[in-house]
Amino acid sequence: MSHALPQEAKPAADVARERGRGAHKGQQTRAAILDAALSLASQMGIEGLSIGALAEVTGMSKSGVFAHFGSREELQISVIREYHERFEEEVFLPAIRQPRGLPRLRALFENWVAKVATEIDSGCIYISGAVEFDDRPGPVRDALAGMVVTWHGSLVRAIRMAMEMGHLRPDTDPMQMQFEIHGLILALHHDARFLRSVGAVDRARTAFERLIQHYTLGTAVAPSGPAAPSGAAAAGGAKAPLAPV
Amino acid sequence: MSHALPQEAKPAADVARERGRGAHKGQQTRAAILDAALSLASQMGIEGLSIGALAEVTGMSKSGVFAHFGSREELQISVIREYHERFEEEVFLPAIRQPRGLPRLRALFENWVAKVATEIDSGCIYISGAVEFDDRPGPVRDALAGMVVTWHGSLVRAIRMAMEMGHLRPDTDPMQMQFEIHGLILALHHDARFLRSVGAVDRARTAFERLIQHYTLGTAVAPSGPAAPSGAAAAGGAKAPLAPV
DNA sequence: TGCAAAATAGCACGACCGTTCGTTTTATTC
DNA sequence: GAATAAAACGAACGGTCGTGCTATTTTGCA
Repeated sequence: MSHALPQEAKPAADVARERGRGAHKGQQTRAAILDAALSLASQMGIEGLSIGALAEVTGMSKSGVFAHFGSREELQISVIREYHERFEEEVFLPAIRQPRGLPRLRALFENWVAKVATEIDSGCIYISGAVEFDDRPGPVRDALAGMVVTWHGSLVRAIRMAMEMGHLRPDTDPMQMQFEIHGLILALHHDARFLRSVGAVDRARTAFERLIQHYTLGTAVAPSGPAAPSGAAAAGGAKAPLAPV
Repeated sequence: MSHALPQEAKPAADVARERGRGAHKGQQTRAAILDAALSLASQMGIEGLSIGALAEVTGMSKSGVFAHFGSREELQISVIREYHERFEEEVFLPAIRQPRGLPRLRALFENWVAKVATEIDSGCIYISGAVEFDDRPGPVRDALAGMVVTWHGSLVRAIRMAMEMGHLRPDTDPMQMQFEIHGLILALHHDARFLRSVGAVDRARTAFERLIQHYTLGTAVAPSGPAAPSGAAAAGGAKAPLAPV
């Protein structure tokens, strides 16, 4: 269920063409609405989605738009699903064609950065949605959280793979590494989009290289002795960075 | 014609006590409203602030609340200013009492983490506001951005100080380091608040230590820099500040 | 204690929201 | 072609929103 969810085709085979030419009229306009909704949600947030505005953009009536989703909430969830699909296509799938290990992990990060960088005028729904719904339980939050968790899981899996192939230090904590990578993306999004800082992309890439360097070479102290706090403990009171998995 | 203000000369010198006991009634309730507004904005976002809800919480009428600010926008800006003051009091001021250099930088980070961690049920307005207003120009965005930039500037200054005192590698890029620290906070906020992940605080601290380690010890790359990080970089932490350069 | 001024309440307006419902237009099938 | 189903429309409802008025109460000071 990680990628490319294949829904079993139960009616005639023409269900496959969900979107685009040849689809029944309804699906077409639904796709068009969803497309407009996606760019609207990117700018105004998922909570900022309004059926009225959507109707105006698509040139149809409010009730016409409404009928395609049945409720505003369903519209929001549909938008999230749509974003998830596009995210997979732009970030995940191209990277998975890279050889396992570090190359694939690098590709994942680079595609991610590229998406955030191109989205500089539209915004990442994962990120904005996380802020909008961190205190708002319900189906929308659940859908969003599920997809974010799925994506994070893919990242962690790529990190584990890189470890198994010997591309990363064996004492790497995959969740920890994922946390730090995610932080870079969030900082990039913040600086590039909110502060309109120009150097953010470079900074994210630089930090990522530094991060990779650490998780491959290890720190400058004790070569690789597992749980050898001798030198590493110099870094203050906190526990040694070598975490038992 | 915007709002009727007393344009008389300032009354007695009691203008100084802006808030709290002894202040004129207006300032008191204004402070109370602001307090409620802050917690409301933390949960619903700055855009989610509504005068009606605020009136209900404070037990007064909509127009009564409204009169204190003159417009919703002014209310939002006031809330941001209030948050900024509290942020300074909780994060910045306690840290500035630490000795310059690494101890102070560590305190800044630790206080920041602590604030985000305690805010787990209310949310950081800097972070949520950045997402809400990254595509919404106007006075509110400007106010918010100004304060975020101010805070980032303080961080960068602390990093520079640590460099000057020899606590950090002389080739440290302060803005780069600030970018990475900020990323840790953002990831912490995301995981703790949206995903309700329990280990996020530890992960942020771990990553910070790793970061400090890098910027003190240096990595395995050929340094070629004249400054010798070897001995000075014992980086003992808060208790043993190094000799000033 | 009295009185001006400040603070708050009450009410109404217009705008936008999501949603419902009955009707009309458009597309598909026989 | 007619018959039928899907799609889109248009008007309306109940609701909340911010805001502008005018009254009324409360406060602080002479």
